[in-house]
Amino acid sequence: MNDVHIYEHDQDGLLYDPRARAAMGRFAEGEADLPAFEAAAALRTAYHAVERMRAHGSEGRGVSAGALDVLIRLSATERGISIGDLARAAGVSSRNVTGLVDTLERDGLARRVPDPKDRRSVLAEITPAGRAWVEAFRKPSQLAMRAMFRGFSPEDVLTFRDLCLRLAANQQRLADHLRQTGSSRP
Amino acid sequence: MNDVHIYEHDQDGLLYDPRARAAMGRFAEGEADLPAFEAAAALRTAYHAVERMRAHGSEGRGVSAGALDVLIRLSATERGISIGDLARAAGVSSRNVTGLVDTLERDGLARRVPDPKDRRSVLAEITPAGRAWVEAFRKPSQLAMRAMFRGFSPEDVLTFRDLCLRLAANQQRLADHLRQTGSSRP
DNA sequence: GTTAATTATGAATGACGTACATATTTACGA
DNA sequence: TCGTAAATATGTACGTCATTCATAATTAAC
Repeated sequence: MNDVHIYEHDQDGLLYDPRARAAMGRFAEGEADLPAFEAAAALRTAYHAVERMRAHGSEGRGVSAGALDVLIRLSATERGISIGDLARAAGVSSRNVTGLVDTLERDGLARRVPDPKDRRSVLAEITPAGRAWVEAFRKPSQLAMRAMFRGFSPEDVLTFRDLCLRLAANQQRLADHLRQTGSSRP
Repeated sequence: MNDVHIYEHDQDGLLYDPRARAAMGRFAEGEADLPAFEAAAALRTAYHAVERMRAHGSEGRGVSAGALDVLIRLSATERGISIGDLARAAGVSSRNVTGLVDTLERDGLARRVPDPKDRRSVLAEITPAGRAWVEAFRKPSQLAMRAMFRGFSPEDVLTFRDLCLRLAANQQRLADHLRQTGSSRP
């Protein structure tokens, strides 16, 4: 991969991406909106960074990002979780979760069991092999996390989480609003 | 889509995702590492939120996230940008950019011109139709950005950008280090 | 007890991103 | 200067993520 990001420090000492600023500068047009565009671009960059990290960490272990997300949720419970609940928790379509559980099942890390309470529903359940996988993944994952957040104060980490979720909540609100006014789908 | 995120407020007043915390809690094992895992999960959520937003904004316009990124960079310059430079600026593989430029070219929003200085290189250049597209996209995009960052103070936006880029820089450093020590590829 | 909503999944689609191989061209060093 | 190494874009192949639409099975509602 050819990836040579060079960031610089603002007069405030805050990091920014000169190339992104140059690209967005003309587009944002008003100086007032430029920081938001820069922040959105930075979010995209950061996401790819952790994805690359995660891909490296689970390299050769054959579990991808989405599947890992499901597996960790499964590892937190004794009884299984239904496909629909997993989808709602992760914020993706249930069809997507079906596929992720497929791959986990193919790898022997999870299994499907019928829901005794609802015969339409299927519970995904972690297997002993899945628990072993999670256990083996835990330590390197912790180390990777610490490396990723090196230089972050505890408050920085909490602030980062808060800002991310506020973004997500805004989008959520907006999508609900658009759905009600029926701007996109009547 | 079935997506009902419910976040709650910490005792500090900061947002967190109870489901993510429950899932990560057992995995992180040490209380010290839990916030980092929560932050990483929140980043993933936020990324999906803006992607969904972007998808809605450019709905029916036939330009996807990656292609939009390239197009905006092209719109910021008079002369073209080489595939390799675009790849380095966006932090993705050059092969990927080749595909993105393919779709932009197919839609008539960009074109390829030979680089007069280097006959191996190909410059991607925005077309008048591409400029018109960007122009039409500008206004709704600004509105969407403002909606996404509603409730953010100017400092919040800058802080968010800084934290994202610090994450990316850490990953960059880490990847370089791993490449040198040859842990993954000798 | 018939109709409507929910649940998971099959089928099809598309975007994203990677690795590997290759042809062309440039750069460099003996 | 000649020959080897590096860079550039792209063809081929692959895998993942995520979506929509349709469908069968089951539950809920009236």
